[in-house]
Amino acid sequence: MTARDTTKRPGDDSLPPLAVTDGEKAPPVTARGERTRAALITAARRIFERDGFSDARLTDITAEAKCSTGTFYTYFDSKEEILDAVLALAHEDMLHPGLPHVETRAQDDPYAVLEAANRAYFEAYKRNAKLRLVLEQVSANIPEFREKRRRRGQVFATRNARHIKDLQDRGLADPDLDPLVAATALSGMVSRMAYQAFALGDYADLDQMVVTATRLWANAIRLRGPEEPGVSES
Amino acid sequence: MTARDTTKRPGDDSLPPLAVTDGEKAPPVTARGERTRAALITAARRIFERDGFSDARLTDITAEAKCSTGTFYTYFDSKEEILDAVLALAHEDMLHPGLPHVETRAQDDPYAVLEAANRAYFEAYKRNAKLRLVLEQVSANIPEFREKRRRRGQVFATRNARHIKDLQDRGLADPDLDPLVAATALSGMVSRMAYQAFALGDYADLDQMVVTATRLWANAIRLRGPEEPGVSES
Amino acid sequence: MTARDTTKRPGDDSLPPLAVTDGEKAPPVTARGERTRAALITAARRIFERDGFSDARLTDITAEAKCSTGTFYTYFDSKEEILDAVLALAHEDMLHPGLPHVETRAQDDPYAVLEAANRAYFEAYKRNAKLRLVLEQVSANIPEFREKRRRRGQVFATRNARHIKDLQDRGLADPDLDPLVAATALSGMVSRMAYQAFALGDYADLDQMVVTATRLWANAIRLRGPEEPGVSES
Amino acid sequence: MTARDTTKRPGDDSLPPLAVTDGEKAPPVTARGERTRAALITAARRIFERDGFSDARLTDITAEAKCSTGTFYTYFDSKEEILDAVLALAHEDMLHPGLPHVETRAQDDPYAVLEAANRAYFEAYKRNAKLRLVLEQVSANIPEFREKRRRRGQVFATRNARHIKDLQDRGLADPDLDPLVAATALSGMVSRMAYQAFALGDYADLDQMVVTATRLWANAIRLRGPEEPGVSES
DNA sequence: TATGAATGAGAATTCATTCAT
DNA sequence: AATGAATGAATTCTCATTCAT
Repeated sequence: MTARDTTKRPGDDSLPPLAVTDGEKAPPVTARGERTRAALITAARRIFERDGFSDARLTDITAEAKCSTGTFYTYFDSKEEILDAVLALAHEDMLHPGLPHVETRAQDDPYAVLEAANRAYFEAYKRNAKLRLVLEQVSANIPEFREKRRRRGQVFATRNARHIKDLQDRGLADPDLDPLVAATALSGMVSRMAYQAFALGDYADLDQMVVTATRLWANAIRLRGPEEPGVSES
Repeated sequence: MTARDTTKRPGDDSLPPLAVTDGEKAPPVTARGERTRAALITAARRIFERDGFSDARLTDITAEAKCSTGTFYTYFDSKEEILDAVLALAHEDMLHPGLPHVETRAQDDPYAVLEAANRAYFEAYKRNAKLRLVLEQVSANIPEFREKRRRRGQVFATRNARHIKDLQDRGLADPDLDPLVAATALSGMVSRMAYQAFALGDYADLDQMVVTATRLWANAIRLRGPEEPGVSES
Repeated sequence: MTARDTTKRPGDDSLPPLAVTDGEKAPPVTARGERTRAALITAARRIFERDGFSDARLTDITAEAKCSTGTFYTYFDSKEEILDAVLALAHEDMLHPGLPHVETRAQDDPYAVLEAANRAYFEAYKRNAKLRLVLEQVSANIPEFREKRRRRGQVFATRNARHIKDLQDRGLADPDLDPLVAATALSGMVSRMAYQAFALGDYADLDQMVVTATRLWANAIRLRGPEEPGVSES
Repeated sequence: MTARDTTKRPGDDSLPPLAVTDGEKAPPVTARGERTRAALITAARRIFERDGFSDARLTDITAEAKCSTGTFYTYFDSKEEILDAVLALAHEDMLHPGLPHVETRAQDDPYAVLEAANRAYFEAYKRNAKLRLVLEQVSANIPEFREKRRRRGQVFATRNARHIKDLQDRGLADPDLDPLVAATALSGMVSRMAYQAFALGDYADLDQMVVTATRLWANAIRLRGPEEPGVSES
């Protein structure tokens, strides 16, 4: 596992930017157009966070962006499409939250890696909490978004599964677990913890969350490593 | 763990029958009224499962129940309220899915208890899968339902936390875990597994799910017991 | 003008109990029925005063009267009809507010008679203010009630006109006035004063109102009499 | 009394253009929008006069204005609001009925001024009679309109009170009257006469009405002036 | 007399999207 | 690129009245 791999996180929502829409508008060519488009996206994020997706009115977005309703359709084909653009930006943040900088030394310590990944995930989630609620909303209502989210989760679970498999092969994890099923389950666990704490506002202490998530995850796969705390049971 | 404890399950939605409705409408007093009300609930469940909450039209429900639109308002104040009644009924099923009948012998085996609970939960979830999707939908859209669901989850997590605490006290579980945070996380994990499999249709084998969920859960809290499989590794 | 004549008042709503509805229900024969009917009327008045006519629901009335909706139709044919009954009772009060007992001596003083009549009218109006608002409402909305009210006003104006004619004949009032037109106008004036003060809540001092109404009325017809104050201009 | 004073009239509904709408909707910026808005108001007046307020359907208004229902909401928030606009226009007419053109010579004759004002008021009322019925209807049913009407009446009564006070000061009117209370009462009288004649259709001869109203009003305040008819009785 | 369940027509309102300017 | 006016389908909810028991 290299330093770059520490960007792996147990959330189920990480996914390389998918081609989310098919018939996208051509990007603006003039600087003015660029500015207008950016203003719309910024405005849309604010409005979506405030009102959710279904309650957000296009006119509120254009008013916030200080342009006319007609202009909206110069850049986007629909409300869904601008949400997609907003979510894409937020996803960039979830995916590359700035390198967690795990101590080089610690890179061999699977537990430390896991903990760093969890912390980074929770922090990123917290930054985007309001938008996650919007994601829940569209996932619940629009099959297209639901499917998109499902695929993202699956891709990511696959990645985590590879990680677990790797640990199993190295004799550091419970060999009886199906890596993919376990990865899916544990990713869901962490993502749900973040959802409850940050999106629903069931606030818990961040450190406590990191500790617990990491400990549960590590225990669950019976991770053992040089410095794994509490494993020195022999 | 006594026989009564076997009703504990790792889902995050179990909850002793809350007063889900504010009881605006007086319950019917005649048998005829009782019948009509029941017909409406049955019809509503069918329609909600078919169309989701927001797309379900009141007229479809009343047509299905073979009564007039006005009659609907004899028993419910709104679409939300009848959904509430539908969900309440489904919850009863989730809460009391018929006795799991854990072998008397096995009641002292925490692992077996856990497995039975998980199986019962998954089976109940499967029966109510379509409705769970509806629950997701309203939770995402209607704060009132979101809050209700949150409270349910919390109460149930508390129950599971007590279970974990009990095992810790008996020296059978990782003493370093915060019982409530751990219970919340693990309940979320199981519920998410069920959601993905049954609601989203990412079908997995039920037995496999039970085995994995139980194994992960047990591992996560470092459960050890007389017959716990996989612990006899020394 | 006898003592009984002092019940004449300048309002435009006094009218001997008209046959307000045509197809009335037969009156109850049993004592229980009598009680139920009375309870309904009492309840209806309360509800109408609270909610107005159009916002008043029959179910609120029957609930207040502690009987079922069906029972209502044992005694009344419609919401209009019970309002009619309520208004009839109130009218009795407006018509016979208890004898004003104008001093026998004063009965020859037209000014004192006028003042006593105005006072009695204002006081009766005040007692029934909320109901007057309801009367306005139905008059505005239901031609039948409007016509009924118009006829009442006309009958009463006729009565007042006779009074004015009488004074004219006795040389005590401006002979150039058309008695009926003047009576109609002045009745309207007093009734409007009461409406503004008591129904709309533009509260004015009752004594002040009586004084002003009487003075204006007396002035308007150039009433002069033995003791008329301020007329001693000769 | 200067020429400007001739705009005083005894109705109780005249009022300097109040901010009748809370200006929810931004006024149209294009000429096309202006046209559409005007068409809607014209149509609304026609429909309200035909059907009254509560029976008027929005679709009738938009059909009459030849636009879609959606367009209505571009300019108005509700049926109430467009009625408000209609009434505002009618009020302009009541307030500025075109100059009454009292003979210059006659401007010093308070009686002639009063008569001209009454005539102008009755004529304006007649033009707007159907709408006055609608005003009655909404005043009776909607507290907001009732309050608005009350305030209008009060402001206008104040104006008339000033007039009476002025005459009192000049020794031309009964000094014992409270100017405001008297003005309120007399304004109400004239407005009620107009209502009965034109709105309710208790038709009376216009000239007769003017003569009577003026005579009663003048008598009531004991107006005396150079050419006041009927005062030369000595 | 009393009950209370059943009826059902009817209208306001929203807002994403289009298009003429 | 930008504007903003126009579109119109689609659905909830009310409550006086009836009638079977």
